[in-house]
Amino acid sequence: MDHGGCGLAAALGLAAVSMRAIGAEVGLTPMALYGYFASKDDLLDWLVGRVLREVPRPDPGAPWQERLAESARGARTVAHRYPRTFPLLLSRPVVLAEAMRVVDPLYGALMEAGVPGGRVAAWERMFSTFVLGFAVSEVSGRFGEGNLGTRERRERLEPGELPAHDRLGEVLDLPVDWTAEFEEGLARLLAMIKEEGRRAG
Amino acid sequence: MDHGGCGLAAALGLAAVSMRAIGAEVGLTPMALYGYFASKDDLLDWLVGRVLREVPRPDPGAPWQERLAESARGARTVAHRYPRTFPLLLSRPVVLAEAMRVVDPLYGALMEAGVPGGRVAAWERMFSTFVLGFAVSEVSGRFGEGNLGTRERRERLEPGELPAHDRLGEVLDLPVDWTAEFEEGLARLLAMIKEEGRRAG
DNA sequence: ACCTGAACACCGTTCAAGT
DNA sequence: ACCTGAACACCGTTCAAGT
Repeated sequence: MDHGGCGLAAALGLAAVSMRAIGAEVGLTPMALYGYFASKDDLLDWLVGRVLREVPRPDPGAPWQERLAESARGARTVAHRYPRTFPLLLSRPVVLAEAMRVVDPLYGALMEAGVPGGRVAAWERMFSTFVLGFAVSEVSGRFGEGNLGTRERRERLEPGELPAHDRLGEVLDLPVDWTAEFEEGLARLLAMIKEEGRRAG
Repeated sequence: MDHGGCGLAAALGLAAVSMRAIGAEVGLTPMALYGYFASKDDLLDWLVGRVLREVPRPDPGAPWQERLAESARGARTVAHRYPRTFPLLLSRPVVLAEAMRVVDPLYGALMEAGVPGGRVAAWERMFSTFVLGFAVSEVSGRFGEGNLGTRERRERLEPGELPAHDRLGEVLDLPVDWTAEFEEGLARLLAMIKEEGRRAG
């Protein structure tokens, strides 16, 4: 199976939609897709691989902090570009060749930071879990699209049932700068990694 | 709509399956479910709410670190109990009453830790993103079920394409203690929160 | 008030048939 | 070698009908 044959790049944005819709998108009968993929799951794996290929490889000459940060920012950008496809990453094991190609520079950066070899994989999982979790929460709606309206919803509950919400008050309804919040979390993780490297080094 | 009427607790484990299957599970025609829920999405929201109700409320008398840790451990336990339903949390806005009831004690703990009011929500998102991201990665397969086999898969790529993997070698194929790794991440987050509270005075 | 059964417009997938 | 069309066993949902 060649996979590259049909102009399936057009379907990158969708995913999780039907074989019939994907087929229509590339001007093919849905059944023709089975010439390239064994199943819908196979097609979805390939789609996820294509999305991963758009995560930029960090410049090997840059310091390790920048390499980790660039990779994280790149992944978040890709999530916004393919909000339907990107969340599939959380439910697919990281065995695709494309996933390993994204992870490898992270391993390299963590080693350069001084993280001991036996702990590199754990740190990569912590780092990627933050990046993926944050990006998926953004694009698939957990963070809400502007958390406006939490106040109204709060009023439906009995007063006093959410004491901390009540104490915080209107500060909860302020708009959020998601990019700034992502950068903050990123900076904190990088500081933790640096500290881990210093301790071990 | 009463929702509680039918014995729908039996369906807690499934979710993401069909209305027909859920109906069969509770001994009802699928169409009868529309007497309780306006749509499948509605039913899924209710199911997520029920799952959230099983996340234990932390003991208000405990120190704030323990309250955050207990809530996080409880959420992870619930994820393992309902691996099919739990991942829905990442794609649903946190507006369900049950979600706010889980979040409220976290807000309270963060305030007691000394986090300034304007930053409490951001820290709660960072904390919950780690907990949800980790738990969902575990139960929906991103971490792989035992990462055995990465070596074989690596050999399919050209040698030298994954230099960091090559340098780390067999340490990548060791079994992982997920609970210990979760606890480590948790401890690090709590340390960061403590530091944030200390800085703010 | 609560449930059923048939029906509608969809799914993923198989398979025999076309060129 | 590559694609099609009909068909199968499913979906969520509507609606008229039953008790």
